[in-house]
Amino acid sequence: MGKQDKEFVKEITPRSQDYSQWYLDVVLKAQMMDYAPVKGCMVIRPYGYALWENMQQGLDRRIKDTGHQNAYFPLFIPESLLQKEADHVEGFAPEVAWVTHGGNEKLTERLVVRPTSETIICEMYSRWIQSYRDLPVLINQWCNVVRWEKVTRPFLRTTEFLWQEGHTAHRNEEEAEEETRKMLEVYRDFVENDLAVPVICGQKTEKEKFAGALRTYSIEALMSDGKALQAGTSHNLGTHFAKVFDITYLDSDGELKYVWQTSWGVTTRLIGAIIMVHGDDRGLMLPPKVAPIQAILIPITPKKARKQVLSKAAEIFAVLKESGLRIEMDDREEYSPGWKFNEWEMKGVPLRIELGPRDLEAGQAVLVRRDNGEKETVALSELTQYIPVLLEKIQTNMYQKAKQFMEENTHRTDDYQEFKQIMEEKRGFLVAGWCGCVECENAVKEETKATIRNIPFHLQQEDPGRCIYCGQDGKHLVIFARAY
RNA sequence: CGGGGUGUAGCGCAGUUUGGUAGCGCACUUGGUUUGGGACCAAGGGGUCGCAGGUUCAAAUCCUGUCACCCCGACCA
Repeated sequence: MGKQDKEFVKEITPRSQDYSQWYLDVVLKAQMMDYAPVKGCMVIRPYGYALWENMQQGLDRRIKDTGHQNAYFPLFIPESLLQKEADHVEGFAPEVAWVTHGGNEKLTERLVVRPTSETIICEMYSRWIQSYRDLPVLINQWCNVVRWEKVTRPFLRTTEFLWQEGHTAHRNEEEAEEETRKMLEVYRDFVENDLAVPVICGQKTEKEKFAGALRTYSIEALMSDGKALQAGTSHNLGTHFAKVFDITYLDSDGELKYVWQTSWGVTTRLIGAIIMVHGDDRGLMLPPKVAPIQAILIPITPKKARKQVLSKAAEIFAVLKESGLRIEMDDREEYSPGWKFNEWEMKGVPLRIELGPRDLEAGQAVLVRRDNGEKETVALSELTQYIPVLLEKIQTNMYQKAKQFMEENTHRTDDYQEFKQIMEEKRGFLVAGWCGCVECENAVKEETKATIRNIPFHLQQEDPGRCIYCGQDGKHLVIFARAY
């Protein structure tokens, strides 16, 4: 490892040299995406999309396990609907795409391409909900949304992106709050266990919360360059939308009441998180649970042994595939083994299986881990049992490494000078006291570019000390970071 | 949306200062030899120089405009 690595992946800019360029090299060279002819839009290529599909699967299962159903609402939203909720429209107006014509005819009412679906879903909920017996409504949709962003980056911020948005309606505040927190926990479980990305759960400040929400909670992850990435959000919408859209129900006490609502979402941005948390100078490193290819089988085929090796490799490949492993075999003859090793490492495949003449004689295969480069030989007869265990180890190790990185790059301070210095030099998460006023929040952002990522749940019981900026009594311990 | 940068073959670049037949490396195609960490030889194919105007006998090169992408800031998932 070390020097040698860099020679092997000459197409990828080292992270230390230019992190942004490294990220772009990786997503392009690993064929996760390509730029599309529309500004700010990208094509998610098959390899990237396969990753997204695996992610969808893991999350969709969790969403359904918690009682939600999938549905699909329209892409277009009438202007009048979007404008019903004042905060909401104010939040999204600058970044919506407008549809003004149908064919050659000008529309009597402009349509927006959904930036999120609260309004159109509320419109429907107001028709569907009459009685407390209709509650809760627990619906999720997987779809695309469009936000006309000024600056875009592949996966992290694109004009159009894919996501899931859950929208629920409840009888009262308690149920809505429980739902909001429950789904945040679903996200945490999914992101930490399937994506091996550790996160901090907490509440967003007033300034950072969703446009139109009562409260917003988030999971925040730390990228390997020390910048934070909001990985998922869950909103308690209160009764704001219900009042505007007239979503009422007759309760068991005979009173007409407004429903309490929630919404929650994660996006293809999570792919960016995977890349920036796990990737290294060799390229991608994908967690086994969601990797499109979990293991790549590479037969080593010198001429005299080609036939024997290939036939054995095909046999092993079939058995492993049958066992449920997402495995591919690279038996292309026009590339050398070394070339293939580098190629598949760049694409982040968690496990490489080498099978050559020497292995054949010994009745074994060589397994090489992407996460730590360790090599071991395993008897062919043991592969089916052993590989799933090894993949699990890789998954765990990737999470542990990321967790350790996050902990090592989380600093606590009550000294603003030190705060500024850390933010300038090391970045990472900074835990500090905050008085709760937006002036201090803004001032810190102005002076250090760091924002309050969230007010972490796990620090709620601790003494917040003094506000990092004004020195008054602290109200909360919060996490500051520069963010994507 | 402000400041800076880059657009020449699929990718990375040279050529632009000083206008004169569009080049190099990798990749690609064919044939052959190779194969345990990016193999080698030989012969090939591929570009209206981002786009649109203009100046000129002549434009990748000079002028104007425009678009896209990248970096640094203000807004967001």
